Amino acid sequence: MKSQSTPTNPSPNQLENPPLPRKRVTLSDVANHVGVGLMTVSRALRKPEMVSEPLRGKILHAVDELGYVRNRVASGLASGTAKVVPIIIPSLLHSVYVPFLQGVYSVLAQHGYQIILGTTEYLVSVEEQLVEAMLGWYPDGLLLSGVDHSARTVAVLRRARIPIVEIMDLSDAPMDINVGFSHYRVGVEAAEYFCRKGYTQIAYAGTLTEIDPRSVKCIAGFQKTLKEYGHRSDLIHRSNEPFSIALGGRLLNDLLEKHPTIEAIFFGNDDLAAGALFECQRRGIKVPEQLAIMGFNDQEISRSTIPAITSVWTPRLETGQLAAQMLVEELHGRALAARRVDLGFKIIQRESTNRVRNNVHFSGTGGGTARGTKS
Amino acid sequence: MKSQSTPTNPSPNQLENPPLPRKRVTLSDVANHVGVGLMTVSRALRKPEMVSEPLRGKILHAVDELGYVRNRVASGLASGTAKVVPIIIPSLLHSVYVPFLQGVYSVLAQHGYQIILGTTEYLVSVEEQLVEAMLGWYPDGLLLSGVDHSARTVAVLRRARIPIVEIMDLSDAPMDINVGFSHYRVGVEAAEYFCRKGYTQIAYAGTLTEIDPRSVKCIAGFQKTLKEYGHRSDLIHRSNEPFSIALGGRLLNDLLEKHPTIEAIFFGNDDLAAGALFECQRRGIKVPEQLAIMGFNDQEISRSTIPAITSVWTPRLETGQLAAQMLVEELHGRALAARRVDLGFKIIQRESTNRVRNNVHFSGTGGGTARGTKS
DNA sequence: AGGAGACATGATAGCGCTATCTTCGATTTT
DNA sequence: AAAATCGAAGATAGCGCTATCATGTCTCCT
Repeated sequence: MKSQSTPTNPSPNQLENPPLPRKRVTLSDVANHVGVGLMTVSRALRKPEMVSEPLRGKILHAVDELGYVRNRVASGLASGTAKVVPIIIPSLLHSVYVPFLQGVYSVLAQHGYQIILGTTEYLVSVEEQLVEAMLGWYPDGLLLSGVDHSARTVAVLRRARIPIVEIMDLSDAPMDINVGFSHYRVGVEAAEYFCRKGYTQIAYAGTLTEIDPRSVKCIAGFQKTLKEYGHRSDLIHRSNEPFSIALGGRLLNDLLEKHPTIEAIFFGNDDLAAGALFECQRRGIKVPEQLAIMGFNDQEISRSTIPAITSVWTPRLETGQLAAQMLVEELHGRALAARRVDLGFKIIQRESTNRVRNNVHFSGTGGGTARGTKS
Repeated sequence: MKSQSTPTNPSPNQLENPPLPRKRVTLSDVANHVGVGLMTVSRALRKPEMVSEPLRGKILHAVDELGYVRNRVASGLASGTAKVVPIIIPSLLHSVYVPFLQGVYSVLAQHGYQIILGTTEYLVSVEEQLVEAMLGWYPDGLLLSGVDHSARTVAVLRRARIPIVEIMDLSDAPMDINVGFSHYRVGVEAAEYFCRKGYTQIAYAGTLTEIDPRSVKCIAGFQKTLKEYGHRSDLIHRSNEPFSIALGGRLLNDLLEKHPTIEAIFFGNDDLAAGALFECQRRGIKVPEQLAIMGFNDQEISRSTIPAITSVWTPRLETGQLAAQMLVEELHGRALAARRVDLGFKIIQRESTNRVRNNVHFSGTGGGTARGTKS
């Protein structure tokens, strides 16, 4: 505090800070620029009708001019909700899960929610971590795949006191909201389908059957039904490689090698079924005359092969959309008609299971069983 | 302020709030519970080595007991970064873009970043909105698809002063970091491939060719090369429907109807190529003897059909991973060896373009040109 | 023994916004 | 014309955390 404003110093750099390290533009920057209080700016942006016309115009103009972007983090803190919804799916590598994501995204994005993505790679431990991490965003709701979670996950979610939506599979005792279809019933109806057609040597071939609870349930329904019909139910072939067309061919070969008398195979996914079909073509096995093939998920490939492959259509996109819609309703405080919705599935019959030669109708013409129970 | 604490009121409901609406557990709840300052708890969670062993133990225990979850929103506000990285892709409906997302997700998740997802549906206007909305998270970086953006998008991004990564296509003048491969070169090399094999009636069939700048560039390279070889370059067939196997068949039919002399077709995606192949089988057109077919993106289906389809392998997963890795490096302040990386592509020759009967080698055996320029 | 560090912990000031309450003037009512 | 009413704008207090500085030990060295 001694030498007062040393005038000996000749540097006139009072204006040497033109390249000022431009900071973030904040609400009050805009407010100052227009000459109003910052609340007015905040209102003009969120509830325009509460601000007089002329002011609003000036404010919006200033926002544009200064390039102001509302800080959603600060906004989230202040308002207690960041409008964030996590969605946790098993994997992005398997195309089957993407439509769920797409459905959820399309609806939530429209309502201004930000989705944050997590994949478990089928590991409950990862799911557990993800859930905890995502709860740190203090999300408005949370979407989970499947209905089988670790006790800790369930406990943590309950404590969060937010709407939880379990999608894909159905549970008898859902945590909260539940949308999807019963994988167990798929197994049952696939088996019934073959049984009714008179097949007796009926097999299942799939992947990740150990770690994916949905496969487990599907197989359970499949086996139970075969037993009820008095057929053998041990023709279950598993692999732990990821789904792929090529794998379908290998599964087929393995299965036929061990059990050459097999008449019909239900595959855990359409790509497997298609791979098996291609392999049949290579080996000269006639489909459906010598072997019937059914896929799962009704992906486009099953519609396009020659012969086209019978498959189980599943409401993937629809599940995602409805789940998101229900969540939005709930968040807006509107009562839900049902908290558990069975969107059903449908067996789409095509040539690959039509013993009697009949190479007609491509798209979902027939024989399917529709389900749509709501509870 | 008149009647002081009306003792006439007999209601003894001083304790009527036992079902207290449990609030969020905060840092200071934990701190109070342990009997320390809240900074100590904050440190114990983020920089454990700065807190003494015994205290740390007690704190972690209390965290667990109370079910404390760090509020990332508050944390983000206070620290100025929420560890968030948006990624904007064209669409989730088309499976081609998912591997990019998967690559990015896997790397960023590992580094504790939260990705937030946006899809443009090929509309620059949507991209513009998305970018602005996402900037509201004050992200650490931002990943964009393609290199063609509106002027406003570019301006807004520049002002954000964060690392931007453009993926998929390459630009001569990237905004910042750029990883991918040249779609123009794909067009060039696909055309060269056919020309060298002696084809002269060479067509292109694709989708979204108007609105997807990558298709546009690919076609440009394709046409230019055909012209250089002295062949006609007007056999370009477009559709605006989304990619699908079925569409491939229709494109094929349209093309053959107008130009029955076509010898070779380059399809904008593998599913189209597969659909065309299936249609050829239906119509009795022999592939490759009567018609050569090449796909794009080397998806699994092209490996599995009979004959297998020649396709252009593209580094989708790799691009996503590298882009994310480079972003992480940049964010950690480490210098990048290159800010623009060409990951190349590769023509995988299979039977669908082998005029001389030769049904051998499945996976990437031959003829391909590898590229890997880095700049 | 005395002071410089080194280390562990606490106190405090925001980050940028929204909820809420207050103020102020203009309009309406009788 | 005075009181009641209403709409528009401002002032203020946090939201839950982190950065930073201040404090208070406990060594370690000369």
